[in-house]
Amino acid sequence: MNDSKIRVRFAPSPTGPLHIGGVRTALYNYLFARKNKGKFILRIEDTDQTRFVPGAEEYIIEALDWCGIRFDEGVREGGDYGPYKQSERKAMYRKYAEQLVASGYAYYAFDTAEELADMRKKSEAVKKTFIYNADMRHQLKNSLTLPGEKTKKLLETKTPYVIRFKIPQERSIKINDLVRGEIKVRSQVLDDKVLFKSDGMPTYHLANVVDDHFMKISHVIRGEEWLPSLPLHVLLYEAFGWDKPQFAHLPLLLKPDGKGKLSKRDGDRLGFPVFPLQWIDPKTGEKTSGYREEGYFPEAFINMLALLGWNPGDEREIFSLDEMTQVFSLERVGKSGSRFDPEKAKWFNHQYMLKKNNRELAQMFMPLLKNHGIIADTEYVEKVVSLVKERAHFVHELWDQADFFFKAPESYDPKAVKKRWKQFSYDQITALKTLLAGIDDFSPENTEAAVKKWLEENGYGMGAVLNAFRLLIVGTLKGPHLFDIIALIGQEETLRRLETGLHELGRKE
RNA sequence: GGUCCGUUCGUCUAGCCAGGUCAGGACGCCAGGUUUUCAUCCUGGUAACACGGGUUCAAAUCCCGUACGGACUACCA
Repeated sequence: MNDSKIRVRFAPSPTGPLHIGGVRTALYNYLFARKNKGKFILRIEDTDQTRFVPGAEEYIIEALDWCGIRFDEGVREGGDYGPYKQSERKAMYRKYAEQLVASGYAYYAFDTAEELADMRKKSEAVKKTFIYNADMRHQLKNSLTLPGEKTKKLLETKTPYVIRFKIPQERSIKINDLVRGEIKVRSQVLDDKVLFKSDGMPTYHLANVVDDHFMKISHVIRGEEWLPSLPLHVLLYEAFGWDKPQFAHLPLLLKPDGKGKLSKRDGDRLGFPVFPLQWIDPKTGEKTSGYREEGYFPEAFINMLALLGWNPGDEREIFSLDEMTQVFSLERVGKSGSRFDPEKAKWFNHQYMLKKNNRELAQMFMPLLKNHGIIADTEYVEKVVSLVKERAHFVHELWDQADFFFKAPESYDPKAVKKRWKQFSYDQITALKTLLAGIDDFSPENTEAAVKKWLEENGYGMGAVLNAFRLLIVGTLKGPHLFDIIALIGQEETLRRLETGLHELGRKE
């Protein structure tokens, strides 16, 4: 196995549904792996037992499946570097935490959470920041301050403890980030982070570094919220004597209404989904909408998301996953956070609507027709879809655009009637009906030619007649080319609708 | 408060690293055209380099400062 191979991971914690920012992080990792012929790994970071949410892990996998983002290794796929769930790797974290203590890079701390919270509060009261660091650790209860005997005894008597990293004094840490360039931090502003919790589980920092090392991760591509802990991670790699991976911190997805990063809690508040799939909270039963259920095509969703923070450098905007893979690079990821634009998301979906073939759209449309009590054959639906898809953003909008292909109008739009049903309309449509009844070939070309010839011969206004005609066929003034419509619904149905319309609207005095 | 990161049209962004084109594109919006209608489509328009200083013949681009925004500051990830 070649160590220089590209291996990246997406490492969510199963504390709820994945939001679109998380999906984008997964997507960029996926694209980077594919582009560089590397491996993409899913690791579940479930070290916080208190925040575990049932169904979250399944949700994450299902969401990425829907997006077409595939893993090479992971909880489901397996692989040579498993297990891929941190709760199943528990033993090794303790081992490496102890190793750090033994080598002097970490220490046992016996302060309780309450004691520390209290000290923070007191510091705050005098406008000071409490930092568990080189300045403070000698005043606190830990294996650095306590005599060896005492520490030993506390450990033997099972006194709760954590293992903290001993941040070195006076070090300038320089790290190159693939997105943001060089980042400099002085070690004295860092605090002695907990690596290993009193419940026997590691914190994110330890688990992350240990796993990335043993899973041979070459590039850590994650959200910008991790940037502040990057120095700690770098120090950890050094303490272990391990080569560190390259880092890339992605800009955040921001709330469109102003402040802060997008979060799971935004739910439906924003007027657009923040989740790829619908989520039903297992505790409250509360339902939050998802892009899938809203009618977005996964290709459109992914495409839209990819362009939020990345661009190909040319003016293309519509990309399949494969096409994105060809041109993706971390260099072209932006530095600043982006706001999501619901309008543009709709536009993307519309673009994919137009790209989809009619058969596929018909298959998606049929179940909706069924909900309206309509069973139609595929071929007919395909023809309908081909005529109306350009005027819909979503499959579910198709019904509003195409209902008249499946049933005669039940009423006539009053506004349209007022505008287009004139004194002369009754006689004109009556005559038109006779004309249409006499046509054998009801193809659009043929009926159109015949009607236009008739209009010309009688000196009738095209707009006047055709709009009244449309009104009786459709029920309102909308829809595709009229002669395409009547060809599809057929001569018999056309004549029937004219008859009904003449009867309903009557002769206007 | 502290640390780190960021800032080009309303939004997503190109251009910045290797200073020198009326700052380009897309969404939206507006107007016009096409169409029997609606939509599509086509044409045009709208609108931005956060601010101040410095370097330079020349700065959106390099440097410094300010402002604003964001992330982090848990035995959460």
